[in-house]
Amino acid sequence: MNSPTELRRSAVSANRIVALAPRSELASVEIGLNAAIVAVANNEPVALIIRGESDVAGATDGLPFGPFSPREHRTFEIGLRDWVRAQTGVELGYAEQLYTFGDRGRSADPGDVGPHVVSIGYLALTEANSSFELARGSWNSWYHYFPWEDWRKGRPGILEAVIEPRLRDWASRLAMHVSSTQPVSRQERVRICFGFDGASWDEEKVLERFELLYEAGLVDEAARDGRDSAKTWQERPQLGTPMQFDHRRILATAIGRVRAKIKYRPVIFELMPSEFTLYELQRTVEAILGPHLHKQNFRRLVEGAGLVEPTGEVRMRTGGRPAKLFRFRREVLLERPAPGVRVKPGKS
Amino acid sequence: MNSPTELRRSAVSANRIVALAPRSELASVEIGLNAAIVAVANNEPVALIIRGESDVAGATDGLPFGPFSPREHRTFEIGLRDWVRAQTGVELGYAEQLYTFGDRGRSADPGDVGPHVVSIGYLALTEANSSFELARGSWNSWYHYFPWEDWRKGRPGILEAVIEPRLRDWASRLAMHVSSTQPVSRQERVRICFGFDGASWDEEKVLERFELLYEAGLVDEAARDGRDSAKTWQERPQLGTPMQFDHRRILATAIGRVRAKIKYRPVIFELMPSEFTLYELQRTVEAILGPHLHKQNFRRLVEGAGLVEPTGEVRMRTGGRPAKLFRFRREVLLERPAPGVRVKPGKS
DNA sequence: CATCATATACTCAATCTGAGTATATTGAGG
DNA sequence: CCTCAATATACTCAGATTGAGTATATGATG
Repeated sequence: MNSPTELRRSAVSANRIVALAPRSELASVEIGLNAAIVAVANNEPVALIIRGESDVAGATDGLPFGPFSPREHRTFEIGLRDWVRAQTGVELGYAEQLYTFGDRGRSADPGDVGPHVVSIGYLALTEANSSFELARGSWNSWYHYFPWEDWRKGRPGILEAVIEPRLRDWASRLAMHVSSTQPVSRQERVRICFGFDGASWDEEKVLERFELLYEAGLVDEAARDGRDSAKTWQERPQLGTPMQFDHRRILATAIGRVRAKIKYRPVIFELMPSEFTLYELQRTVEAILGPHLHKQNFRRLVEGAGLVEPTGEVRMRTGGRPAKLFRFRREVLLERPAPGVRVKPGKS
Repeated sequence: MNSPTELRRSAVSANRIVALAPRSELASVEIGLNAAIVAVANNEPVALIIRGESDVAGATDGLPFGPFSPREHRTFEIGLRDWVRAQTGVELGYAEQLYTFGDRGRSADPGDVGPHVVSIGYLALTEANSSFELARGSWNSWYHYFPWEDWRKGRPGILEAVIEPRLRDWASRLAMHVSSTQPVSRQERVRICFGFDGASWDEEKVLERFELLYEAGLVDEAARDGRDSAKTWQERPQLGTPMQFDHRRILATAIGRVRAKIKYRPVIFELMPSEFTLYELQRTVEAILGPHLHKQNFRRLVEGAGLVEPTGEVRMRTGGRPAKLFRFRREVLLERPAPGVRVKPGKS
């Protein structure tokens, strides 16, 4: 595909159609698939990152990207699995569609002549160890891109030190701005998203938080995209590593989705080896969700829900009493309508 | 993806990456938007349906459809609101992206040479009475298309009379078929999806049920698309009214999404007038979800969660004691991370 | 063998939930 | 005006679930 010639051709053809068509006719666009491929390695949640050329703002990291060609693949998912395998060597297990991103840039520019690329984001989960020899790309911790999401060692310092003062500043600049499309004030949005002033931290609001930082001009992507809010900062702290295009937004969507999903679907086991101890399971859940869980209750919950069954074996050398090994109990899918790890944060 | 420059870069860089992948064609496709516009009128959940020319199989009903032109609209949602207003006169309130449907074969034409159309499904909610003079289209009960989903008068007879025997027949034809992509037998899938043999009915599995009926060749769309399974039936009962293209699948997705969503987001109020009694609220929830709810507990739940507040007025002529009027309490959005109508089925 | 570290088991109060019964207010019919 | 039917609203209570402990089991270490 895609010799440069062909690409030009397709761009030209897109243009032609657009030029001939009256307003409001179907315009041809190109479809790309982006995959947020997630695993947990050594209790660290990671995503498969491709390092490309640095963009205008110096961002080099991106998500795997591939084209979708309806001639070649019957469905998006088949296409996705195909080029992910070809590009990186990773065989995807679970995959689900996340969201289709099609904004014509956040800086609407009428002079835009290139072909429009719509990208369909996918979330894929895979077991870490099975795919460590990558043909291309590397596994990077996702907290690298979202340091404020990592609550495993308590509330991240960056929240208090950087994010809170900046966002409060930004919010106060337009304190009373309440429009009909945005019925909540900036202050309230900031409070809810980031759990300031005693509001609770909702680990699922990953995208909302990222978009708020973007709006406030606090992430590098905002400056790159020429958002006005980004210009108002004298010196802007780097909040997480930026990514190319809107890939960080896609990754944020993916993280939010996994965090929500493990609570009502047993997708956590896609990230685990076939046999594991309950504590390993807990650590994996914690890697995804952030906060610590109450160990005894976690065990009660997981066993009580019939999500796992003991294999009969034990794991020695745990540093203490040996731990029973468990496996995912598939039958749970046939028993409960929404089996998942319904965890509540706790201590220890 | 932002300035035109960057956008061009995006295509080029995509091309570079893809050059490493196996050959395929980056074909241009066209993007359409489909909207499942949902309201509740007289305790009946309805969707806005456009009646078009009858297709190969005689289906005339379809969802509103409009093209997406990146030149004209900055985002999908802006485009959607625009042409929905133009086509039908309806002003959309809440709208969210559902899913992007791109399977080849959507067009139901095997020798398909035209441009491939990818359609992005949207769910929109609106208050019924505000939009009853439609420029085009009509409000049809969604149970018209999915009669087996309507549990408001108990278990729908069609399940026992038609669906259960047919699906059991279909499942037994390939009883032991368990592939790696489909780790559950047909029998088990049928049992879980439709709640046979004492399995519970999960009202959210609307799409799964529809797809199972499609696979089994029991809905008209399957015959139209030339599925083999559809040919095995001597006479095929009509299970619900068919729709054009894959619109019934999109509608099924929408119904499943609303049913799930009202449990953790207060979207139910998008369907209500600004003032209502608690019983009216309950009837609306029941219209969406199906089963009856326990009245006293529903009240306790909704009030206890702070979702509503009394206006101080009452509604007379309820047929009994006057009912207090309530309104949605917006502040709940600022208080709870996931405010919704967390209903449990019950009696009375 | 004592001690540490971890795994696993059990306990208990507070809360939530399902399912009632009881009471309040209207309109309709005599 | 009184009674009754119909609906709205209030209160009760037992059982399940949850949050947060304490207690015990068992291998590793020196």
